[in-house]
Amino acid sequence: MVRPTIHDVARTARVSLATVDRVLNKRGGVAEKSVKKVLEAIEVTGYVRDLTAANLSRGREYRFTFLVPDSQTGFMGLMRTALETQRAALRDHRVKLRVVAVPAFDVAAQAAALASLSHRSTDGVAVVATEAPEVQAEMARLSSDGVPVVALVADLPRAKRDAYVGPDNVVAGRTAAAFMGRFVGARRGGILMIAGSLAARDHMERVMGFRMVMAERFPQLNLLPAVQGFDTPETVKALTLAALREGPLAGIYAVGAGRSGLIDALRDSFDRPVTIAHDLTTSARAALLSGELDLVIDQNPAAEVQAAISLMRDLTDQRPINPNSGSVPLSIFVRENV
Amino acid sequence: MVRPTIHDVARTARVSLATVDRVLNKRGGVAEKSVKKVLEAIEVTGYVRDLTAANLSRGREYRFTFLVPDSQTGFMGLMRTALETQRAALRDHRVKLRVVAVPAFDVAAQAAALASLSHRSTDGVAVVATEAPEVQAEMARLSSDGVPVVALVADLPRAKRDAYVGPDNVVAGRTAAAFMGRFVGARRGGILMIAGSLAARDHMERVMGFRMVMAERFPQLNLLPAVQGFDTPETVKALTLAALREGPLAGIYAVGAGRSGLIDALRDSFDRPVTIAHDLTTSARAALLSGELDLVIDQNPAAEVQAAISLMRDLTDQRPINPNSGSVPLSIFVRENV
DNA sequence: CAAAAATTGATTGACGTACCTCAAGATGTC
DNA sequence: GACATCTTGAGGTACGTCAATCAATTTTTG
Repeated sequence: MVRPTIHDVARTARVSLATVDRVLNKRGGVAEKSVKKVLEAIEVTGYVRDLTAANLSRGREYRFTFLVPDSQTGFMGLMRTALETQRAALRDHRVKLRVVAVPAFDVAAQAAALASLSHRSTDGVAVVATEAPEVQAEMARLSSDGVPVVALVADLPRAKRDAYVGPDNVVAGRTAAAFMGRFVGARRGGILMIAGSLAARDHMERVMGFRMVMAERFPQLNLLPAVQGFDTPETVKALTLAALREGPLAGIYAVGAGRSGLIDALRDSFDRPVTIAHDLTTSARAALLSGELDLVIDQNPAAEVQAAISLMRDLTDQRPINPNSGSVPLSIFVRENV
Repeated sequence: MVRPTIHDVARTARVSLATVDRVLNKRGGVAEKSVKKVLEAIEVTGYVRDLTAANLSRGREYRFTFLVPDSQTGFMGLMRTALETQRAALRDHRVKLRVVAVPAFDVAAQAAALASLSHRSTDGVAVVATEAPEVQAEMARLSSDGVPVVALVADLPRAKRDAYVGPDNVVAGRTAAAFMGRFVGARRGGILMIAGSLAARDHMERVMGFRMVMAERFPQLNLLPAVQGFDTPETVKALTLAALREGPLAGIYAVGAGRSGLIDALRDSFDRPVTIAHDLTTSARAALLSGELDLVIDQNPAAEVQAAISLMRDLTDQRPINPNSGSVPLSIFVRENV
């Protein structure tokens, strides 16, 4: 039993090859009953389109654009590495990647970068976007222009993007809290949350999730109000030191970046609080091994990139997409499994 | 700049298409200097073989056989589900999967199943194998017969298989210990390890890793000798109850299967020990949610299946393989992130 | 019923590689 | 120089789909 081809379909449907082709590729101009005959024939023969042949014949190329913040280090560095790795693998699959670095936290630059894109220059856009209205307006324009727009890492309101690829940040916060409660145990002192910015949706969601589980399962712990470190080491350090002056800390949840400031601040404290952070960067890995971090919650950037590409492909080909295919699982790392 | 083809290579090398083909597909009968010219031309043109076209032309089919224990439930159930899921996706990639169920723990049946395979009936074999000599002999025969043999889930001595796909079980044990120590905290009581069989390499490695970290980082905890539950609920239950009679338990590390017996045994204990288990089966998921399990270490069966297939493909095509491409990362689940 | 419109068939040429054959040229051996 | 052996060229067919054309047929419309 060999694989059936369009010829087999045509023969069993008693129509010509051309008609089968018209049905398969929705070229229109086919009578209802013929469509039906073809579909039935596909059913009985068990025909599946041979993707290798189809792609070869089409010679189609997908041009996808990734807009990511330009920071070389930290999480975005990992993401850029993942993109470069994918680039090689994707040559075989007729996908061309363009990675555009935009200054982090620069709304105007982000909007400008998006504005320069159109359906003529790209077949899909994945962007680590902020909630700024000018950025979202550009995303909406692209989307209505027929260019699929995927929100990466941080979600946006449903109306502004075609899909989201990234972790469920509420779950991430909840998970952090579960481990925090367990690790802190009977220790005394406050629990400090340092977010990057509470205007960033991903950080806010993490804080929310963290708060929920803390209230549900560890009400005896003293959860301090969340502070904003703006992902900069100096601010994070200052905030940590300030909190330590207020009283002893049992735990710290570093929701965003700027981790080196945190580690600096804790260097001299003789009874280090339980510290949980996000994203397994090189420095996070080192901090885990040296004991400066207790646990890291990672969103696999490589998996995110892959999911984004696969989703953009489905969207450009108008294939139905699985609503939660963009959700990437969280990985949890401690010293022993980095 | 379009993608260069073999024609371009032939033209820049000033040889015929046939010669390029001979070089590319190692058909032999080409003078040294011609080979050199072709390789140089490949270099300067930046030629990469178009896999879609190549596969289409070859019409090659990969027939891979998976030998897995026949238990419908638990981890092997997950693996069989993953295999079925892959089967559909693989139709597009000219890969045909054959899944053979062999009675668990039945050495003779396993050896017989392997014996029935040859290079004529399959292009690669992935097997969840035991260390029994008759099984390993069959694996060695297949391998020397030119059929790649991949050890799945549990590793084997290097000489007996072509690759290993599965978790690093020593790391798994170490990770379990790290969380166990943290979760137990100041609690008093023994730490019980229940393995399936200490003759199973994967279980033994986990126990080893667990012991190491316990000794290094939590020497104050009372680690009891590992017992063997043979993956059967009744035995596991009996062992747990016996341990409880000996004295209070602070933690239990369920290295293997038979978890339902464990949960049975603990149902009435009023101060439940910290319980860590392996593999996120349906029942493990439920137990996490209900609080009967504290943590689950999962080896993503779907990822394992994919890795195994990709490796077998590389092996059959004689491509060089990355020695640690078969190592699948561990996933850690608690109630909050299942 | 005739004209217009819709539908269908037949055919052809890509896409890039694999694989095969046959003849011709180059090189080496005695 | 005759012969065998090695190496190369030229050319064709196949893989399964896509895309397009043009003519032939059927159906619809007034």
